[in-house]
Amino acid sequence: MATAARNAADKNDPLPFAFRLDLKTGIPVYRQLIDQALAAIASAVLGPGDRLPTVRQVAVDLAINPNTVVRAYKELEIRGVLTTEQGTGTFISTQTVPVDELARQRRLEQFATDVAARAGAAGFSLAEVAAALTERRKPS
Amino acid sequence: MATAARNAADKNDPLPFAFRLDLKTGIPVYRQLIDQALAAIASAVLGPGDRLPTVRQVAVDLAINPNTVVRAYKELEIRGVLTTEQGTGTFISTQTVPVDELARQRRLEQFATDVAARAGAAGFSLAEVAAALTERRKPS
DNA sequence: TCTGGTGTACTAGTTTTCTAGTACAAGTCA
DNA sequence: TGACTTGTACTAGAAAACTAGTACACCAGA
Repeated sequence: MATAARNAADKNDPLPFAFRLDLKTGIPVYRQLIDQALAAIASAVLGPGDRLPTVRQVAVDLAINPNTVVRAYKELEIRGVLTTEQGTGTFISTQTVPVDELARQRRLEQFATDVAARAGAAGFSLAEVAAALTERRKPS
Repeated sequence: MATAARNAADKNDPLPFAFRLDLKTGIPVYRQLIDQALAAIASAVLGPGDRLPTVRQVAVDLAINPNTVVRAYKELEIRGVLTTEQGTGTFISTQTVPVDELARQRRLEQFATDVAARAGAAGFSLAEVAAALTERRKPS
């Protein structure tokens, strides 16, 4: 599995995925990386066992500090989305978790799409709904 | 209107509304004030023309700096929920906006309740849904 | 008019979040 | 085995967010 993944990630093959930054949005860099990785997984651009660009590669490509990349990868690893191997690299998790996570992400997207449509029909912005949902959690 | 509201807020009458702080949640103070004011309006504890505690009063009661109170009131004023009059005080807006805002807040609560139920049935936390909705906004 | 109470404005300090610098540890490959 | 590449760990600095200190401007009432 992991070996096959590494073969697929041979240095002669261009990586099918690359991060990009949009500094205009004011969204923290590490969060953009997380979001993009999740989006790539949800859209099947990245699959189980696929290799992500190395911490240093991303840092060089985006002109950011490696530790910022580490932060994103680490959070995704905590979520079980990625597995990182020191000395080797970072890979999309091949455990049952990410497959479930994939399907779950897709369902969540669907759900959000449904909510967005309903919100639009009811005259609420997504930010309002998100805030209302967030405020529901506070009393707990 | 405003005069009647001020009469109602005579110094001899205890104010029907007071802010409280919960420092354990880590939620910024000014945000707690905003949330509580909105909740009081939504639950009709506060109505159009009602007077809010003064900036200094709240600051003294909660042992915080007046400017933190100002920050909350200012945001609510920008939203059209409150009107502040220098030298006079701060009042729930009597324009058509707040009445609509009241009804709208209630509908938003209902909507959030509905979404929460659906989310629970679909196996998503409210935080996840809120985040998914928030992420839908970013590309725009 | 004067006094006291009100919000406003500005600067400054503190805390939290985000990012960077860099050395260390682990893995791979010739 | 040694060189190179990889992630990890730690400290430090920068930026953003939050809060405070305080003076000023305006209003209300005697």
